[in-house]
Parts: sequence; C-alpha cells; structure tokens
Amino acid sequence: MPDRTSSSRTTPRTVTLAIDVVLLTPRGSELAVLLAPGDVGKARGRERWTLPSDTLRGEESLDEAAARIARDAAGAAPSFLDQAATLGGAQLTVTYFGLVPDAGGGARRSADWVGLSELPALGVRHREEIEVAMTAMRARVDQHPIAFRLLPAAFTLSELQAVYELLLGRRLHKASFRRSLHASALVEATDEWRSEGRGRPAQLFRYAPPRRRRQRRGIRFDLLG
Amino acid sequence: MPDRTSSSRTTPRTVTLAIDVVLLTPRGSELAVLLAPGDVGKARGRERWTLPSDTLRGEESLDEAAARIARDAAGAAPSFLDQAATLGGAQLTVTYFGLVPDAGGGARRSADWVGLSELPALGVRHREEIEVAMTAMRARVDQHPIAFRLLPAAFTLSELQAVYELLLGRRLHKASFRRSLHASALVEATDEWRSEGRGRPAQLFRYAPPRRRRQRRGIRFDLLG
DNA sequence: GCGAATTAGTAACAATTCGCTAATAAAGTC
DNA sequence: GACTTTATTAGCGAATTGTTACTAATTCGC
Repeated sequence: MPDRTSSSRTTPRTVTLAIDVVLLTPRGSELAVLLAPGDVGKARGRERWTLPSDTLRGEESLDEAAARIARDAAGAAPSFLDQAATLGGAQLTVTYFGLVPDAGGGARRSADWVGLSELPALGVRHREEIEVAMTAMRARVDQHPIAFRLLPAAFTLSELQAVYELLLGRRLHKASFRRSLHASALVEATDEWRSEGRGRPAQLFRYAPPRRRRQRRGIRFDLLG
Repeated sequence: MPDRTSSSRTTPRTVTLAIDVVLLTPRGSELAVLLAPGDVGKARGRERWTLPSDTLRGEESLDEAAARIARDAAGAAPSFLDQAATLGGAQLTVTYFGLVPDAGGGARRSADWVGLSELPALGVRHREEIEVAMTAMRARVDQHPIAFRLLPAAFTLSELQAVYELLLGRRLHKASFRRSLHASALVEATDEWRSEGRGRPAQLFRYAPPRRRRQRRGIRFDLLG
C-alpha cells in the first residue's frame, strides 16, 4: 500500500494572515469590548466598527503581534492575553482575547469600549470572534486565576466576587464564594481596611497563590454538553 | 490624539500555512498517536517521524483540511476532530486533535500508532503540538461527551470507564464513576449482556444524551492553576 | 460438582461540600 | 440613638463525594 500520508503532501501554501484581539474590560455591571473605527473606505461600508487587528510584522511571533496590537489599541499592555481560536476562510484569522484592568478614562477614548449588551452592527466574522473569545475566556477562568488580572494588588472580596461575576456572566452566592475562596488559599488578608462610603469597611486581600495545589476529583458529568 | 488603532494597520501579509493533526486512539492501557514517516530528504534528517500534515487545498476550510488530513493518515474519518491551537514561527501551524475509535489492525499499518510513553525522537515543534493537543482534548472531555466517540454504539460501563481513564490519564473509582454517570443520565441500559471470558457478564449501555442539562454550580477553586 | 478466582454491579457509611438563612460587625445618615 | 448599608461569619439541612464492603454471575481448575 502506498504511503498516502506523505505522498499526498503538497508544497506549503501561502495565505493572508490577520490577528484579531478581543479586549475585555469591566464596565459597570457588564464587560465591554474594545472596538476600533472600521475601514470606512471599504466597498460595502457596512461595518462601522471592527476589532483591533493587524498582520505579522518583521520576525515577531503570534503572541508578540497580539500583544502589540492590544497595546496599540488599548493604550496599555493587557494584563492577560491568550489565544482563543483560528478561523479559516478568505483570510486566516487568529483570534486572541485579552483582559484590561480598568479602561475608564484611560489613555484611549473610552467611547471605543462598548458594552457586550449594546454591540453595534458588526460583521458576522467579528461577532463570531467575540463569541469564541468569551468561550475561551470562561474556560480559562475555571482553570487559571485570571480574575486577579483585573484587580489591583490589594482588593476587597466583594470586588473579587464582582470580577468573577462579570467574567462568568452569572451571579454567585456571597457566603459560598468566600468559603470556596478561603478553602483554596488563593488569597491572603492584609492588615488594611478600606471604607467605601457607607457600610462597614472591607478588609483588603492580596493574591497569594499556594505552593502546591490540591488534586482534582472525579468527573463532573453535570458540566458536560 | 491620532487613531493608532487603524493608522497602524499594515497591508495583509502572507505566510506559509501548515495544518497538523494529532490523532489519538486507545491502545492497551495508554493512548497512541499516529505518526507518519518523516521527510527523509530533509537537510538535517533528524526527524524520522512527523505528525500528519498538509496545507490548504482549493477552497476548503481549515476544518475540512484537517478532516482530509486525518482521513488520509488514519485510513478512516476520525470520530471527533477539533482545533487545539495555532503556533507561529517560521510557518504558521494550526494544530488539530482527533479521536479514532480503534486502530488495531485497521486499514493502515498499525506500526504508525505509537504509545504516548514511547514517543520516538520528534522535533520540538511536534512534541509541543502533542502537548497542546492533549491539553485541549482533556479540556473537551470535561465539557463535552467525546469519550463516547471512542466506543461502539453499545458498550459496557467498564469499557466506558476505561476510555475516560485513558483520556484523562488517571484512574477513576468505579462506584463513584457509575453514580455520577447514572445521575447525569447520559447513558441508558439495553437489555443485552456481554460475557467477556471470565467473570460476570456486563450489561450493555448506549449513549443517550438528555434533552436538557442541569445548571452548573459555583466556582471550583480547587481546579484553578 | 464444587470451590477459587474474576469481573460486574450495588448498598451503605462517613466525610465533605453546597446552597441558603440568619446572626453579628462596623461604618454612615438622619 | 435608631435606621440603613455593606462586610463577615456561623450554622443548618441537603446534596455530593470517596471509600469499603457486600452481592451476583460467570470461568477455571480439580
């Protein structure tokens, strides 16, 4: 039998490449995504807004290009950046997602940040990329402590819970949240407190990852689907 | 302030593209990956084995190309195939992972299937791709019932558990596994039994996904890392 | 035939975890 | 000082999990 595996190889093909970045930031009670003014000169002229995007420059890697694109678009380096997926089609598009701590009145016009519930007319491709980015981001939240990337070094537990709720898109129960958090030993208390207007002052905590983690348990079939 | 986001755009750049597929199959007590004889004509000639790979052909999409590459390499279409990650570098490589139900004495030379514990000398890139594919596969196992793709329509619970153990790379407790499984209602019993040599015959089950799933619960901080 | 070995399947118990309610604490407001 | 607001923790009942041990049905050796 001929070896189809290698005999079927064709000469490397070149494709046009784009790297798109879905930057997310907390904005009130929802996440906002950074949109740039679209190419007005385009033929159809329908897409007024697009995701920050560029192609590779020089000898930079994909991660480096994504970091550069994110930095140029947001005015500062994102505190977390990771690849979400690659879409084929007319041109190859590698989609990244990133987290930006607080864009309110930052270096860039805050009008570029658009809440996820009020997205303007976007191309199908861009809307799909945002979906993919959200899915990848939520998968990371469950496996990696990226929520802390959206907070300063010292934060209150209410702030931390609010970030988790934003990222996951659902409410969490306060007592349960804190119990799980304390059991995980991901944070440690400082001796500082912060009074935020009315109500009892909240103690400040800092992120303090444990040396070794616990072993994971059985299969959670209820998470399947 | 000038709009750096769009003014910094450069003209789309072309790169060479490769699509690599990490095909996995059960093989005794571990998973095996499909390796093809490497390009002997290469300059260094070090890499004797490579992953099935090709570039895009015609107007096919990434997914279609990966399916074609997998089919050509394994002799049959994989029962599951999904994108793992994209690696940059000299050429852009989109890595897919796939599951193949049972390659024992199948259409292709079974010598191509190599157990994960006995991988031959591979390029750094290929080894990295296998790592990435395993990570993506295990993330999928937790969220999607892909384990059933490695089994025939009717299977015993011991077989199902063995598949989960292979995919996750760790042992599971029998009683807990079955309790979770029954609670999930992912399988339904048939009225058939199978006697596998010695020991009590096992009842056969079939995959029967429930109409609606349960809501997911709080954060599992113990899974972070 | 009969007991040992082997594999399948389940019951039951203890410990842990989870979702929730309620209690207490410490501030500001009137 | 009473009332409101936010933070924090205690505690309870229910559900889940990890484990051991038991029962069931078959083959193997004699």
